[in-house]
Amino acid sequence: MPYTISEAAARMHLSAPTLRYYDKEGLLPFVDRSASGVRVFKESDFEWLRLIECLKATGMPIRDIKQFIDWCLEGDATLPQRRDMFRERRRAVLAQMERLQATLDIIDYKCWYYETAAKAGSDLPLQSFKPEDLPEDVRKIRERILARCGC
Amino acid sequence: MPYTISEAAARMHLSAPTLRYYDKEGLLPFVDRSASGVRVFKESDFEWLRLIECLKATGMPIRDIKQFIDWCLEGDATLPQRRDMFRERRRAVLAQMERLQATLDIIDYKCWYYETAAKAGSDLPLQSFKPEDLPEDVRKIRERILARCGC
DNA sequence: GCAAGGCTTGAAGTGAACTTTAAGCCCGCA
DNA sequence: TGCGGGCTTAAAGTTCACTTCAAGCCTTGC
Repeated sequence: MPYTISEAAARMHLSAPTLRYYDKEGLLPFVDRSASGVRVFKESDFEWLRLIECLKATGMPIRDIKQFIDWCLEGDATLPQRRDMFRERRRAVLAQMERLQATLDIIDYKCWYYETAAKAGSDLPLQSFKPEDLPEDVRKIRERILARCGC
Repeated sequence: MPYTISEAAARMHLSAPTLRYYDKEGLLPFVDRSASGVRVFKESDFEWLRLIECLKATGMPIRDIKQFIDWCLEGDATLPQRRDMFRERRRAVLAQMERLQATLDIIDYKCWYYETAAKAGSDLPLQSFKPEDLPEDVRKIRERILARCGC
């Protein structure tokens, strides 16, 4: 049940110094210490670590994650702040997903472009390609790309 | 048709120093200069800038984007490398999308959790919640979360 | 003709998130 | 009893992607 910092780090695919850094930044106030000052990670600490990992994945800076942890320690009075924070995180993630979809369309188009060009040994023929000559699926991608940038 | 560096930056929602930085890093070898050494951006340069923006959005570091630009300058011989690069970028974007979907599930769950807790003024009742008591949609999210971490 | 404003460069500074180093403590084992 | 290994800390170093600064060059308007 109890884990040393190295074991906890391995389980979270992090380094021990990273966990120490998070602790120093105030992200891990819930981690217990042994009599001699050694960090002892318990099962429930991994819930917190997974949540921190999740918030980091939304692009949240350490400073703001600390704010959230602090709110958790303050108790029920900060429930509205925490609710608002997650609503805001939700918006941020949805925005990132849209951005990533737009990026994927361009990458997909380029994949087709370079697959075709590499097969032909040159991309000159592609320069004079007309939209009508594109394969159906590539044309669709191209249309989405053009629709987005408003050209 | 021609743009100064500040105009080009404004159009790309970047700063002029950022464009100079990109140029210094070798990302903009295609940008022309006036007789007195002033950068002059033409329409086709924005295609390049949009592509650089796209590659950055995939999480690609500047160094690797420069590699791609260099390949472009080298001509047809590097078409396979460029094709492979975009295939690899595609994999990276799909992985990011999956990661973001997993993150969104956790955030959605937390949104429900804190909306419920904030309404109740406390999150204690939620601690003893049974999965059966969850609303249908929240239960679905919860199941996806659990399925992912393999618990 | 000259001052203002925008361009140029190289170099130094910034902030975020670690990572590495150095010095020291504690525990288990031969 | 002493040695090795893993823990502790504070502090310094690293990387990335800019950003800011300083000094100077063009061009344009009064």
